[in-house]
Amino acid sequence: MEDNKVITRFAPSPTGFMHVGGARTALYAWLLARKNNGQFILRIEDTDKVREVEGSIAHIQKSLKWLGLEWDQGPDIGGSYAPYIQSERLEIYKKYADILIKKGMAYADPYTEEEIEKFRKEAEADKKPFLYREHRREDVLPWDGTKPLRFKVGELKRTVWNDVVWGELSAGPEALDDFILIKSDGYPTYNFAHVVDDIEMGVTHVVRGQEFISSTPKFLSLYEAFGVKPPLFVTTPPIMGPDGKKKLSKRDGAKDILDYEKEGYLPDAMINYLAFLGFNPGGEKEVYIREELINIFDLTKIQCSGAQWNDVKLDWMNKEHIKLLSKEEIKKNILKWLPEKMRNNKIAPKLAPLIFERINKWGDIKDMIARGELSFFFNAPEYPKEKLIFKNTSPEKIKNNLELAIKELEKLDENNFTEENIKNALMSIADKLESRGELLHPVRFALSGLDKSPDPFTIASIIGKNETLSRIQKAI
RNA sequence: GGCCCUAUCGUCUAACGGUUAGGACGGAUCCUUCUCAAGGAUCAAAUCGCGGUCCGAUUCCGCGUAGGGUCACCA
Repeated sequence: MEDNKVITRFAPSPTGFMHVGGARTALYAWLLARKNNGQFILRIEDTDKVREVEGSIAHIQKSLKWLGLEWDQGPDIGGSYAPYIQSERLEIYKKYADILIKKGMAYADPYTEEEIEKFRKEAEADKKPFLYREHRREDVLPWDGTKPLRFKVGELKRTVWNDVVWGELSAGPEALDDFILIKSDGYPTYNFAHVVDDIEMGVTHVVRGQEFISSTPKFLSLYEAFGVKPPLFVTTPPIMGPDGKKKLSKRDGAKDILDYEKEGYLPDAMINYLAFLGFNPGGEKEVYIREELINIFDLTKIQCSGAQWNDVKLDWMNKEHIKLLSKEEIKKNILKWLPEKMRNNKIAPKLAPLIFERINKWGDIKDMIARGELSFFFNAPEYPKEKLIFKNTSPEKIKNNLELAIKELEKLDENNFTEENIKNALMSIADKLESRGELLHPVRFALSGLDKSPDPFTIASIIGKNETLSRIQKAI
């Protein structure tokens, strides 16, 4: 039973922040593990010390935690295959390298980088693909660690394998070469290290992007050399930039996943959106909570072709997930995102339902404030008095209507100053007029001072009886 | 350029070889409304092209075309 356990991993290199492409790969690996009650491993592939960016590991972990993709084994929490940082596993790679050397399947590279560059140029001039294996020498020296260690590829053949997502894939013998296992600085290459680790950690499903398809024959030749059955390959399609032309990259505006947290997206919405970029369970439901996502996840329903990133749909998805929250949770979040000054005002809690229907993500609250859509709730607005006029109604009539409004509203008790009661009171006047706007427009403008704003009943109920009457009085 | 792969509304996608090619986002129109937002209703919008197999092709095959990926002591 234990042997059948699903083990997946997310294995980023610590070269900067994590963007949506990496996040989706991690998500699929995580979903697969959770669905099968398996293990999800976080492994750090830091074998390129030049490209490494300080702080990346912490940043990646923070990103995964925000998304709620908790790992079962990893650098911070350990596990039965610790350590989970490749630079701390150098002896293990050495051990595997020795196995290949003993089998005569690995050898020290006798050439200098300049010589290899020359071979490459010659091949290019001949319009032939450059293959290192065509330059093998008989007189190789034993590997002393100062030269790169190369794999000596065995039988040259067409490689055919099966990918869970793409089906049967194949590549000709030109995909096989004597690639480097261990670099001259002592660190293993990705090609070597990840295969060793996946073998050591018992990884059953390798989930990764399609940029690795073309080097899969190399990986398979390594599994064969070690006499190990390869894992299942689950290759994900690329996420394209908003222009649909290129794979989403940092240059094309791929953001740090944590930027979405700063903008006030819900992690569950992000996960839902990400899961559906290149995956669809069939059926017409699109909004899924985390648990449902785990249940419906199905590797065979992952797409092969790239999907374009769409901020607008992400915003919609986020709103759908906000709607799933309780009223109390929504209120709590909105208050949290309001600037301190507004938050501490006693009308702030009453503003929540109104803000809720006007935002897709919490960060939109800041935009609302910047556009001046909330300030009139806190301070009486200033506006040119002509703005009170509705179409070509005379100023006298407007004034008269406002006076009628005051009279009606004064009848309402402060405790009964609700949206519904205000609406009834004002509508009883408005309905007798030629047009309701003759009353509703000036009242609304008196309260908000804006061409576009919520209706007067809502505003009045929020700012309260005294403030409402005072603003209408001022208008008169 | 070599090798590998992909192709359904603008976008994300659904459709045992048989459907009026479905849904969602976005858009348009209408309703609700003094305005905005929200909500409700309706509409427009796609099988890349050419051949082939088949009674029948979005689906299978071939060739084009377009797009993507990859050809490192990077992952």
